[in-house]
Amino acid sequence: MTVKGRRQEYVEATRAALLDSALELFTEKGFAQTSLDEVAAAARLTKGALYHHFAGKQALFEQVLATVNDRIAQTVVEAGAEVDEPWARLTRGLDAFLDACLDREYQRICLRQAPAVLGWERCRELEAGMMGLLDAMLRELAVAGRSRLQPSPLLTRVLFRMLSEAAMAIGEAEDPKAARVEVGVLVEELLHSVHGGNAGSLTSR
Amino acid sequence: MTVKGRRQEYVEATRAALLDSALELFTEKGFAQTSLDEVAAAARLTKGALYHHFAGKQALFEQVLATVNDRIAQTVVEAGAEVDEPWARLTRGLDAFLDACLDREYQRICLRQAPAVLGWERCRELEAGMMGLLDAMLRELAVAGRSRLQPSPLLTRVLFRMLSEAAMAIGEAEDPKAARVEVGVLVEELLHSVHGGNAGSLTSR
DNA sequence: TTGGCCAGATACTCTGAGTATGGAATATCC
DNA sequence: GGATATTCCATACTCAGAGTATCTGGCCAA
Repeated sequence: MTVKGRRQEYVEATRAALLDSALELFTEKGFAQTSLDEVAAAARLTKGALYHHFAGKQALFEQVLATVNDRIAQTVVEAGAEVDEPWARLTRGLDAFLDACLDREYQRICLRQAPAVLGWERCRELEAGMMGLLDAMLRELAVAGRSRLQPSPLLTRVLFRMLSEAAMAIGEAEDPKAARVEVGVLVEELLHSVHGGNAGSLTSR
Repeated sequence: MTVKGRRQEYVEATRAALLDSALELFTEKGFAQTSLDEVAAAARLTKGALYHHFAGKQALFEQVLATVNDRIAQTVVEAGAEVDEPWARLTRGLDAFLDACLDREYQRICLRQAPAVLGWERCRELEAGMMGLLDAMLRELAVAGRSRLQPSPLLTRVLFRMLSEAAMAIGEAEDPKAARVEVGVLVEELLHSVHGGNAGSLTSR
C-alpha cells in the first residue's frame, strides 16, 4: 500500500468526473436521451476517455446504479442496526427505505430506469443486496414466531416489488412528503395484517 | 356503412400483417433488438408501408401491446362474470390472470418490455383497464364488509404491481406450471390475510 | 379520359454507439 | 539513463437504424 501518486489521483478524478456527469445526466434526461458525447463533454473529456474507463453505455449505467444503490442500502442497514427486536428492525428499515425514496436520484436511476436499461434479470442481480436485507428481516420475524406466512424467496420478491411500486408512487406524487406518509401508513397496515396479525403494537414482545 | 371494398380489405390486411410481424419479433427478440426493416420485411413489405400505418416504432409497439393486453383483460372479465359473490369473483379473476401469465406474449410484451419501451407513466395509462378491474373487485369486497383495509388507489396500485411481479416469476421459472401453482397459493394466502382474515373458506358468505 | 388521391416503395439524411488509431506522459526494464 | 512498454485520453472514423422526402402505380370520382 504505497501512497497514491499524482498520476493515479488524476486518473481516479477523471473516472469520478465521468460517473458524476453520468449520474447527473441520466437522472435529469434519462438514459436513452443522453449521449455519451454529452456525458464526456460535461466532464470536460471526450468519448475516448469514457471508453477507456467503461466498457460501454450500459456498463457506465451499471456503475452509476451501483453507487446510488449502495448508498441507500447503507442507510437501511444502519437504520436496522439501531435496534434488536425483529419487528422494530423491519419497520425501521422500511422507514429508512421509504425516506430514501424521496431522493430524486434513487427514484430515477434505481427505480425507474434500471429495469429498462439493464433488463429485469440483470436488475434483480444488482438488487440482490437489498432483497437480501428484506429477506433476512422477514426470516428473523419468522424465527421469532411473528409471522403468519412462512418466508420464501417468492414472498420476499413479491413484497420487494410491492415496496418498489410504493416507492415510485412517492416519487411521482405532486406532494412527495404527503405521499410518503400515506405510503408509510399503508405499508405498515399491510405488513401488519400479513405478518403481525397477532400483535396490536409494534413494540410488543 | 357500405360494404368494404377490395382495396380496403388489402389495406387492413397489410396493417394486420405488420402488427403480426411486430408481435412475433418483439416477443422473440425484444423491442430494441428488432429493426423496423426486419418487421417490414417479415411482413413482405417495406419501411414505407410501416410508416404509412404507424407514427413510429413506439406507436407500433403500443398497438401490439394493446392487442395483447385487451386479449388478457377479456379473459379476466369473462372469468369474473361467471360468479356473483365478490370474493369468488376476485379469486376467479386472479386465477384467470395468473393462467394468462403462462402466455409467452403477455409475459414478454406486457410485463417485461412495456415499462422499458413506453416508460412507467404511459404504461400505467395503458394498464388502467386492468387496474380498473382489480380496483372494482376490491371495492366490491369492501362493500361486502369483507376487507380489513379500505380500498384506495394506492392499495390497488401496489397490489397490482405485486401481481405483475408474481406473474413475471411464473414466466421466468424453469417450470412455469409449477411456479404457477406456487404463486397461486401465495397470492391466495396473501389476499386472505390482507382481506379475508375473518373467513376460513373462500366460498363462505 | 383525366386529374387527384392513397398505399406503398425507394432513396435519402442524421444521430449516436462503438472502433481504430494516434500521441503524449508516465512507468518499467536493462 | 536511454530504450521500450504501458497507461490515459483525444481525434477521426465506421456503421446500424430511426425517421424523412419523394416518387409511382393503381383506384375512384367527376
